[in-house]
Amino acid sequence: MVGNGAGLRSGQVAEMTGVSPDTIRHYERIGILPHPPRSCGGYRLYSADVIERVHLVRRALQLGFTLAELSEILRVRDKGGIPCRRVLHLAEEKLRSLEHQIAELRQTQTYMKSLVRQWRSKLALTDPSSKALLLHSLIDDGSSLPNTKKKLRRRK
Amino acid sequence: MVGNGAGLRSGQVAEMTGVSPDTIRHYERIGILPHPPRSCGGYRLYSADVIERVHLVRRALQLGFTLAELSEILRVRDKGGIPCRRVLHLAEEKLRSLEHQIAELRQTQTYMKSLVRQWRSKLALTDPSSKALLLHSLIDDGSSLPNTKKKLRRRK
DNA sequence: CTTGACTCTGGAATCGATTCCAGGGTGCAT
DNA sequence: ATGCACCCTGGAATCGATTCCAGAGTCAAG
Ligand SMILES: [Zn+2]
Ligand SMILES: [Zn+2]
Ligand SMILES: [Zn+2]
Ligand SMILES: [Zn+2]
Repeated sequence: MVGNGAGLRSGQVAEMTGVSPDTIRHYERIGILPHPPRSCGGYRLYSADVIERVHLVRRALQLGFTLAELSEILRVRDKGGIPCRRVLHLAEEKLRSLEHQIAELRQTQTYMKSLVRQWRSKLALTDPSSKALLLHSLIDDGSSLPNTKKKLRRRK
Repeated sequence: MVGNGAGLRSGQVAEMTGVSPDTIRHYERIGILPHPPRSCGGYRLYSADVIERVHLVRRALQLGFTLAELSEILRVRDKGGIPCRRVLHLAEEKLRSLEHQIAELRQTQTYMKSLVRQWRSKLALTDPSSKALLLHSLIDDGSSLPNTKKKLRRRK
């Protein structure tokens, strides 16, 4: 058993939030979780509300927020500031890039679908010992694939 | 002017394919481009067909193929092998994960849209000096966001 | 010849979130 | 007092594709 009166240790927070203890410590390092008080032995003793903060962070990450952005936002908030407009602005940006990304993926999906269909039938008709040149059919067929340069990434 | 009779130098290939010379050299390092003959001064001298190979690689990357996969496939092909079935298999996998990824993104998009709408109106009604607690509304609203663990990444 | 544009090498850096590591404490229960 | 599970530290590694770097060499034009 564990003396719960004092607070939650990192491992417990990790367990309760579905995150590794390493990640909890990492979040503290980069200023997303506050430095909690320590037990006499040096263990972190978190108060229960850190659970909600971790949940919030995970949510925001899924939405495309960055740890750096969250760190900045939460720091403002913790100092009594009002990051709401910033949050909304960021969310609008995330939404736009999300829509852009989806459009690109759907374009790729369409292309890929037709390619797979074409390859399947070509392969069915081809002597298994001869080259079907599948990959070759992606050369210069001129059709539409997104030429993305930007990184649009979400989640780990 | 440049003596074109002998072959293409890395920079020319780069220019013609929209890729940096560094990338060209990189592709050679990992076995995606063959080691080309060299000029007396040590410059790579590519034959024109390397252009098509680079185009092919870029195409395949956009589709979600990996440099490692392409390296393997192309090595087989260059040795006279027939990687077509492998290519098709990989393509089918890419397509599946593409569809999965799109589904997730659309879920996130739906959630994000409603969130932004909700935040906009809440912020419009809120005294600009008071906290709208936008981020807080992502805590425990129980609704649907994809819990992705896997990495589904495409392109640089 | 000198300048300037290009090329060579291979190893390191970049992006972001997470994980891993080794060497060393803590704390509770047999 | 011995074991065992947990926790501490901070720096490095991971994923993949690309880029960057310094120090050196090539080559054509002026
Ligand atoms: Zn919660
Ligand atoms: Zn083939
Ligand atoms: Zn081409
Ligand atoms: Zn707020």
